[in-house]
Amino acid sequence: MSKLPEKSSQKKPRVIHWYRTDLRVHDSPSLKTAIDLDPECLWSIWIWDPTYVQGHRVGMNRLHFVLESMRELSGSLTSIDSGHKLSVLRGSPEKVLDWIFKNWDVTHIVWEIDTSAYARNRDAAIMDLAQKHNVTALPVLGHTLYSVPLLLKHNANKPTTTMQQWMKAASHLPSPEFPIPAPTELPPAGKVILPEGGFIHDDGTEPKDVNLQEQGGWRRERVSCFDKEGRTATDIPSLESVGIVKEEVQSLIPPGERVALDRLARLCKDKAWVAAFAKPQSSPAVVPSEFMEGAMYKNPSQKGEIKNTKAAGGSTFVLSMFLKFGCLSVRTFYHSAKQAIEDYKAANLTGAVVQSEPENIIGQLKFREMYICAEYATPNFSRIRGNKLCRYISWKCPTRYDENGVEIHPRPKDDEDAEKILYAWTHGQTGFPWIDALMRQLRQTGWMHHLGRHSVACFLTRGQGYISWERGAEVFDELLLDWDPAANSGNWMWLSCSAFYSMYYRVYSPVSFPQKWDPTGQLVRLYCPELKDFPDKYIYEPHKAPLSIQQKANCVIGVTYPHPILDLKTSQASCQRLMKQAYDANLYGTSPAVLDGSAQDLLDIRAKAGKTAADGDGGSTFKEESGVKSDKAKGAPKRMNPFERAKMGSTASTVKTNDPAVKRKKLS
DNA sequence: ATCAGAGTTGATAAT
DNA sequence: AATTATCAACTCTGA
Ligand SMILES: Cc1cc2nc3c(=O)[nH]c(=O)nc-3n(C[C@H](O)[C@H](O)[C@H](O)COP(=O)(O)OP(=O)(O)OC[C@H]3O[C@@H](n4cnc5c(N)ncnc54)[C@H](O)[C@@H]3O)c2cc1C
Repeated sequence: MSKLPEKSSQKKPRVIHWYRTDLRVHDSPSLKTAIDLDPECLWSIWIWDPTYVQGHRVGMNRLHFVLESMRELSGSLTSIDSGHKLSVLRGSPEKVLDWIFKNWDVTHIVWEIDTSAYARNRDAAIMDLAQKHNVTALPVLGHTLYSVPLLLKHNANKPTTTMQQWMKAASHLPSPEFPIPAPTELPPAGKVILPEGGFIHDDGTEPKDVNLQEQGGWRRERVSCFDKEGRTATDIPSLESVGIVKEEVQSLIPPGERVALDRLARLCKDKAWVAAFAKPQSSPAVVPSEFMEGAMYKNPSQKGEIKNTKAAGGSTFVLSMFLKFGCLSVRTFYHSAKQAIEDYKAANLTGAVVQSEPENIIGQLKFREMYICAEYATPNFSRIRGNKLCRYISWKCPTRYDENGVEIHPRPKDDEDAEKILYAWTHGQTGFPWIDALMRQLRQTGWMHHLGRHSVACFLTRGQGYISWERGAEVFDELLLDWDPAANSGNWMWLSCSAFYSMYYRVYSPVSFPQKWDPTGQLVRLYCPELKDFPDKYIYEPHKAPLSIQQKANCVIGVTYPHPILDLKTSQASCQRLMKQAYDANLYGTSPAVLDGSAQDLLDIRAKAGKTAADGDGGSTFKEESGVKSDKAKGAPKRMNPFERAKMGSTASTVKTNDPAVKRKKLS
């Protein structure tokens, strides 16, 4: 904000408000910043990047969600000032803004800060571009309650890996400000002009569309929104132009700011419920009734709220997708919930037990920020390789790299059994009804309860499948409405015991766990209708039902519904063994052996030797030399395992010490 | 230095 | 039925 560009110093500012993570008009600090500049004119733009639409696996549900949220926002702008709408410019941000800065006579560009890796790089480039064109760029806090870099300063700029750490750091910052209302008027709308033929050129650089059916996606034909006609339009792309057939959108969660605010208000009206909300007591088997009663465009097969006695608290808030696209301001969420809790406390009623952080809803919003901070401070957060927080574990179906450390696409297949498990998990065909119901719920609706995500993530990775969490995260990326790079990778590392959490011996059972929450198997009956006539007794293990019962239920296992893809007990035991070996090896994403690609071999050697530090009998050289625990037990000082030490060579001491992979191994 | 205790949310058997 | 102990066990914090 320092100096106004010379060319514009005489006149009022001409301001672009670039929407990205803030599809709303209520409590938008960036919109307020733009308006407060008292501009001569204001442009509201969204940049529709072919890379997102074609180069990234995005399910139909999320694409629909963002487009319809944009459409609603545009309408909201128009109803505040009839001259306004959201202009959607087709092209890459750099190309679009470069031309705009040259041709629109812009003085300022304002946006809401997005700290995720992709956005950070993009915005750094746009900052440079703006400076080059004498345009003032104003990034404004609004997607998080606390400034991420400021908070991290109070954590020695290290990733926040526990809630306590994060809270301690946050305690140094001012509490989140109160929300601001939507503007009642807007400055005059800026005139939108485009280059001849738009921003996209047929130079052969158009990304190939990974969402086409022939690429394993859902889209039947190539999108038309970047065609000759489409690319010169400035309206919100129609669903048809991105290949969406309205009637095929299965998600039950309607997009947009209005729905989000209504839902938040309705939930917060029940102050006792908000005050008593405790995440671990919310049910993974409950689907909120309003999302059950009508699909957006067709009559759903799903009807009726799932209720059972164990799930008295109901589900969670189901607002994550609105936070993700900024249809709902996190400050509004935070303060509404806080107010409800305060009001309930003040009323001094008996009945509901008031919950506290981090189990309560305020704690949930803080977890969101903990992951956002962790992502910001951790290069390669979405990968194992190069990720200093992430343990190296010898997962199946890992991301493969060439000798230059470049990811190989498409990923070379792993052994057939592992690929089968991954495929079955992805498509809800594992033969474990609880897992399959949840995965089908995800595919259909774009949302799954947190504990459901725990179940399926644990199953795929450390519990039974021993498949890389990166594969699971990819599937979530494609299918979740609320997909977020920080929350998704962070939670996957948590569940796979790769970071944040380490008690790998606590494993969710796809049988006992749902029995606790949904003894009558309602979620399964809803999402795996072929199983709907099984008796409760067999609903989570239909393969154990006698053939007569299977026949009576019109569902013979192996014919109508698959056999279990793996044996629970033996898979779990082998996972536990391998996890122990990986923990003993103590490699991280930034360990030299991981970077040079030799880590897998190291762990394979350990696995062959079949020994872990805790194993009793001798005969293994590894037992003597590798285990931290056994060293401790013998009272010996901690020692680096021989494999890692060999790889690190003499450079070990020069590696940055804030790398836990090194720090933990440092001789003390 | 050492050790108990906590950590967003496990399963199972025994009481 | 619902609570409690045990299982086998990781990592960090703080007394
Ligand atoms: C393997 C796995 C992957 C996940 N991937 C994502 C993801 O891509 N995007 C995403 O938003 N959440 C993700 N989560 C976190 C969590 O499951 C969802 O945020 C939550 O279920 C959303 O439902 P809700 O709005 O009803 O949550 P509520 O319990 O009502 O919480 C309110 C809000 O707090 C935030 N929040 C709550 N829990 C978490 C959490 N553990 N991590 C981060 N934010 C949280 C969300 O924004 C949520 O909307 C993932 C969890 C797991 C286990």
